[in-house]
Amino acid sequence: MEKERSITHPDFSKCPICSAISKENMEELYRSMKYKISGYTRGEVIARQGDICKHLYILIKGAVKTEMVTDTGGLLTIENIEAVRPLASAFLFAEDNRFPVDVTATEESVVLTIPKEEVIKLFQKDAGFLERYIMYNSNKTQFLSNKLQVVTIKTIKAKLAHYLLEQLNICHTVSPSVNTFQMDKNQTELAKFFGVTRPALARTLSELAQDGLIATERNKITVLKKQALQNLLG
Amino acid sequence: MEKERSITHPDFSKCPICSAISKENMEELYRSMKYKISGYTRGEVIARQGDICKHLYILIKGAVKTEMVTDTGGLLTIENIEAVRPLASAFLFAEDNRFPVDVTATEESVVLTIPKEEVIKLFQKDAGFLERYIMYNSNKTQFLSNKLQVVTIKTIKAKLAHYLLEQLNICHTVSPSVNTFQMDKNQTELAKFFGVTRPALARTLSELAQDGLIATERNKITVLKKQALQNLLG
DNA sequence: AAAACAGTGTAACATTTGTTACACTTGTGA
DNA sequence: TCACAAGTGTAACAAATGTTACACTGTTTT
Repeated sequence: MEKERSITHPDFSKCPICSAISKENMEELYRSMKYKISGYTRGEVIARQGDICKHLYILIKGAVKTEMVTDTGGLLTIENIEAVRPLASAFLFAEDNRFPVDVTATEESVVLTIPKEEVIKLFQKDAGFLERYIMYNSNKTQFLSNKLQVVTIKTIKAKLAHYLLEQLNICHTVSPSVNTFQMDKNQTELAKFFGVTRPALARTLSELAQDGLIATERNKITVLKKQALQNLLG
Repeated sequence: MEKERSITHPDFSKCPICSAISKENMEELYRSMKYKISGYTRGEVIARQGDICKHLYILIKGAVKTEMVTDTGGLLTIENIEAVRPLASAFLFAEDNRFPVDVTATEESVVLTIPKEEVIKLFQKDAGFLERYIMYNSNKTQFLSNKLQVVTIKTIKAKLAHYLLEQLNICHTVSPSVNTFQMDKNQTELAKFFGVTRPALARTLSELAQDGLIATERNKITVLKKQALQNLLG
């Protein structure tokens, strides 16, 4: 009984775009809107690369992965998404509204689908939902722009300098005089984030330390010459 | 007189998001909405990095560049934008709604600004405008995702393979049996597009030719072993 | 305490790419 | 026709990064 109820009326409070929908509109949605709720088992395919995207997909339970099939049949995992999140918010309204990826459930999952026309109706009824929807896509654009910039940085040294200065800024917002901070990733993770190998990253770190720009102690870092780090960027 | 008129009633038909606004709503806009039209001379700054973005900016005449100021004072050009295009469509509604770049006029330019509240009102009045706005951002997200994927490709050989297969696909939509096509960029441009040096690109091209995967003749290319090219991707 | 394990520091060597330089072709304008 | 510029092909060398391997530390498991 409890499970039944949680599926018909899922918890949207954690969803970045649905949490804004007013109570009345939510009731209205369940009463009069065309929508569908589907369950998927682990490994089941939710959407295929190339499929036309005519619905807004909202993952309300479980987790999925998105993969791209290369021409040779090789698989490339793009993203892992956990509930509660929209699955195709940027494709529904794009000119080329086809899925660029396969979407596969990695756990027992539940997906709510709403037809495009109904989403547009909901936009007109609920300004909060509309604003959140636009905000979500805008945030994504910003995130991608930023990521693209970071990826574009050529050398490991410059990537590291960029990252360290960013971390330093964050820790300065707490206390501007402290130049020592804990890294939020370990070396292995950071190397993967940069798209480089772990030994190469460790080497670059020790080079920076040798040159006296920073001091390292496990994954605690002290910035000694901020100016010199900044010079590495340009 | 003609110029005066063209400034008060600019031509929005080329604007990807404004072209959808209905005639009535456009009249309404000019009658009752708060909006501002500003002219800028070459070199003048339209918006500064860090400025809060409270308006929708639409470049209705001229051209601008967007640049990022690094901490050291170095400049990094991000994008060149020509009229008619929105300038900050993704920042207006993002959580962090500050300009990440300086926007500077590169020609005599004219910019229309509409306050955020008025844009929301217009969304509610004009579903076509709303849809175009969302579509524009969605397209941008797709473009960036794609770009990110391409940039993430590591070796020049794989980049080239990806590019050549893409070009081959385009030319196959015209005539599926032809495997020869003209490159849409010269080597120097392509090298810049990949973010590599020209000699490195030329070397890779001649390696592919030596291995018999392609045949080159000036900037005309014949794909000989499509399968082998595809193997270079994964 | 011993063993297993994850994270780290480091080194030798291979591969890829950048740097620089120069020769060759082609088209263009003086 | 000649000089010049732009695009291209190529080579030698330098720099950056990947690959692989191993030792060391601290933590967790047994």
